[in-house]
Parts: sequence; C-alpha cells; structure tokens
Amino acid sequence: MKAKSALARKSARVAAPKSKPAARGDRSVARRGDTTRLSILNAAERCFGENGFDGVSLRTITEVAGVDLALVNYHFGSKDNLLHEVIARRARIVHEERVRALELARHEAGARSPSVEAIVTAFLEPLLRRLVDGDAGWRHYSNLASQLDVLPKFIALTSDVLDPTALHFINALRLTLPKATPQSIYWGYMFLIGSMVQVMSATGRIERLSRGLCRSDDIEGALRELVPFVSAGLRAFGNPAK
Amino acid sequence: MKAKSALARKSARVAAPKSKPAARGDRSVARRGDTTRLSILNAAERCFGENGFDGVSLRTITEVAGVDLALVNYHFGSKDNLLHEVIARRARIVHEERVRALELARHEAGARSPSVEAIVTAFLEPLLRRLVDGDAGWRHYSNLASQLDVLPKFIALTSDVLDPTALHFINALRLTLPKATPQSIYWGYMFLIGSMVQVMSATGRIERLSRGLCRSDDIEGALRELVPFVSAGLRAFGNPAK
DNA sequence: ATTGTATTTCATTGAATGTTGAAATTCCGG
DNA sequence: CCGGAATTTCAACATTCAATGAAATACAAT
Repeated sequence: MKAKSALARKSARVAAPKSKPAARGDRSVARRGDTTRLSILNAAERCFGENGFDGVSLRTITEVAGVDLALVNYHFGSKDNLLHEVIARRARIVHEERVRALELARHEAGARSPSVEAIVTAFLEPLLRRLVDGDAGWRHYSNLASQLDVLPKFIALTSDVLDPTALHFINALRLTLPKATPQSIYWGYMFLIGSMVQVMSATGRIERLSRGLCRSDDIEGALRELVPFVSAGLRAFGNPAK
Repeated sequence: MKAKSALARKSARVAAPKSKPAARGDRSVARRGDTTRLSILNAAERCFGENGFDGVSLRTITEVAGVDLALVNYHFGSKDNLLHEVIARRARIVHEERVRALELARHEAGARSPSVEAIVTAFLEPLLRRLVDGDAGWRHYSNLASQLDVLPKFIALTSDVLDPTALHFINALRLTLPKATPQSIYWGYMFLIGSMVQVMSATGRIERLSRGLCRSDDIEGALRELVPFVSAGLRAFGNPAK
C-alpha cells in the first residue's frame, strides 16, 4: 500500500548546459537532443494513452521512439517526470486558449453575461477542436488525460495545471447563473468534465452500444451533442426545481 | 506496444473439487478457503481502486489480505482473473437492481412512459445509494470501476457486464423522448456515465476546487445535483434546439 | 585541428514482477 | 483414527523493471 515516489520533480539533464555567450546554451535554437526529446515525448504520449502509466515500461516507450533506453533518464530524469512533461506540453496550450476563448465570449456579450452555451463552448472547443483537426498526438494525449483524471494518485499532477482555469469558468458560470447555489456550480463543472472525458477516452464503447451508429472518433458530432446537454444541465441549476 | 494476455479467463482451483454425494463439493456450504478468497477479493478491490490494476502487485495485495502470495493463483488462477472477479462480484448486484428499479418505474408510470428523472434515478440510485449506506468496499469498487471505464484495454471486461443493462435504459429513454435522435440518446447515455464516474472516482478534486465547500464523499448531495443535471441535459435532446 | 560540452551507447545494477511446483498442513467423511 | 482431498506454506523460477555509471561519440566554437 506504499505511495512511493510522489512524483517529485527534479532537474533533468544531469548537468545543465551553462549558456556560453553564443547560441549554444540558447533555447529557440534547435539543439541535437531535441529530436530525441520529441521522439520520446510522442512515443510516451501514445503508449501511456493506450496502456496507462503503470501499464507501459520505459523499454517499450524507447523501443517505439527508436532511441536508447538510457536517454529517457538523461533527458527527463525519471519516468514520473516524463509523464509530467507529456501532460504539461499540451495542457498548457489548451488551457491558455480556454481563457482566451472565455475572454472573447465575455467581450462579445458586452455588458451582459455570456450565455451558458458560450461559456461551455469556450471550455470544450479548444481541446475537442484539436481532436478533429490536430495531429494524432492530441488523441493520445486526451486518452491519457482521461485516465489521470480518475486516478487518485495523479490528481496533484492534473489539478496543478487544470484548477486555475477551472476557477475562471466556475466564476463565469456563477455570474451567468446567479440563482444557482455555489455547490451546484462546482458539481456542474465536475459533470462537464466527466461528460467531456467520455468523449476524450477513445474506448470504443459507444460503437459497441450503438452498433456502429455513433463513432467515438466523430468528435464533431459528439461536440454537437455535448454542448446542448451540458448547457441544459447547468441551466437547470439556475432555474431550481419547484 | 504488445497487447499480451488479453484477460483470457481460465478455471481457477487447479483441480476442481469433485462433488461427493455429501456437502463437500457443495457451494452454499462454507468451505475452508472461502474466507481466504474473500480476504483476497477485498484487499484487491481496495488496492486496485487506490493505485490501478497495473499499479499494484500481487505481493502488496496478499500482504494487505494477510495471506500467502501463492493463494491468489490457487484461488483465482491469475491476476487478470482476480480483477475480473473483483468487478463481477459487485457489478452483478448493481446491474440486477438497476433493471428491477427500471421495471418498477415503468410499473408506476402505468400506461404512460416514465419520466426522464425516474429513468435516470433508477440507473443511478442502485450504485450511489450503496456508496452512502454500504460497506467501504463499495467505495473502492466504484473507484476501480471509474478507472476501468476509461482504460481502452479493459472495456471488454466492463462492457460485457454493463452493456446489456445499458441498452434497457437507452430503450427506455428512447420511448420517453420520442423526438430525440438515436444518436443523441446514445451520447446522452455516455454523458450520464461520465458524470456518474466523476462522483464515483474519489479523487478529492472537488474539495480542492471548492476549497472544502463540496465534499466527494457527500454522495447524497452529489446525487441531488446529478439527477436534475442529467435529466435536464437529456430532456434537451427531446426538445431540439430551435 | 583541438578542446570542452552535449549527447548517445552499452553493460549492469538491485529490486520487484507474476507464476509455479512440491512439500506440509488442515480438515472431513468413512 | 485413517485416507484422501482441499488448502496452505515455502522456496524458487524466469522476466522484467527503472535507474545508473562509465566509456564512446558527435558537435560547435575557438
């Protein structure tokens, strides 16, 4: 029942490159190991997504990446840190765009509060849009994030990245739904996450259930159902049952 | 990237006890190893729920159970089979009560279709009620089930138990919401599952978010929010957007 | 070309993994 | 109390795991 490593982060790259005057220690200039780093990140993303963090060995990952086993610890320090960087890489992008989309929705609403739909869309689109348009890595990342969302020992990792933006959206919902209790809003946000996760985790269950009528890779269609569903659910909190 | 064992089930108990005329080979009569079996099941349930299937070793489980390592393979044949029996034990109970609750709701509605709330409640109550009243094992089981729900390599395990009852509820929803498209209903069911999973997975995130205002072990309160949320979401499918 | 550093390779560490076989023990019906 | 089956114990199996250390290589600036 040990908890063990606790994901303590430490500096990768055993000896940090001391930045000489010129371009050597300079980020923004492609260095030799960068393609290795990328190969590992991409392979890890895919493998973690398919089999879970504990279900995949560094050996498998480096095999998929086509690099030597020891390079993981050289570039990332540990398996835990690798996971952290896999998540952080894409989470940063999504969450930055989420707040931007929310700002935009606020601006478009002018003096009024943005609609529930606008808020929900601002939250969902930045990720789900990429599942349609983006590279395959986004699907693997989503799949992995779904798993972390539900594993007790990893909440710290995801919460750190997710919670700040979450509070933005919770506040926005609170303003738009003044009659809803704070508890309802918090739970509603959880349900929003949960519904979204079902779209993100490509388990293929909906194909089974619907015998092919719905497809889990039809993110466009899922989004079309998800926004009205969640919006109606949240709005129900604003108009409390009689 | 190997898929490997594929959870092939096999007969546990290397040599099946040949049922002599008397009570020896008789189930329903407590046999010696039954308490061992139970200890292992309970310990596995808890450990799997806390750290995931691949995150826990049989050694940890047998240590928690207070039994010898080899007894897992004697009683269950393999780690995969152990997981299967951990899930099956409680899933059977929940899903049987779900269909019973749905029958009841149908009966109470008489000639009319039961309300969305009645259907949703019939689905959610059998499990969530036990999270309130039942032994701690139910919480561990829920936690584990949340994880399996989202892991690609385990859908086969959960779908086999879950899908038959799922279709009952999907059909019921279809009758109650005749104007909703089949696709909407299938996705709506997925969202129902996803929202429920957020309540089932005790990650403690809602405590973090709400700074203690909401508590993930307040299942009663969560259920009070969950039913209206999901019901309103589903009903939105029945009254398509203008 | 040479130096210093970043990166890669290779071999190995010690610990932990699931599973098995054979002996020892417990229990029950005869 | 005895014979046999069910269960438990103990010791090992062969793999696999994450991580490391030291040597080899590639590279850019001087």
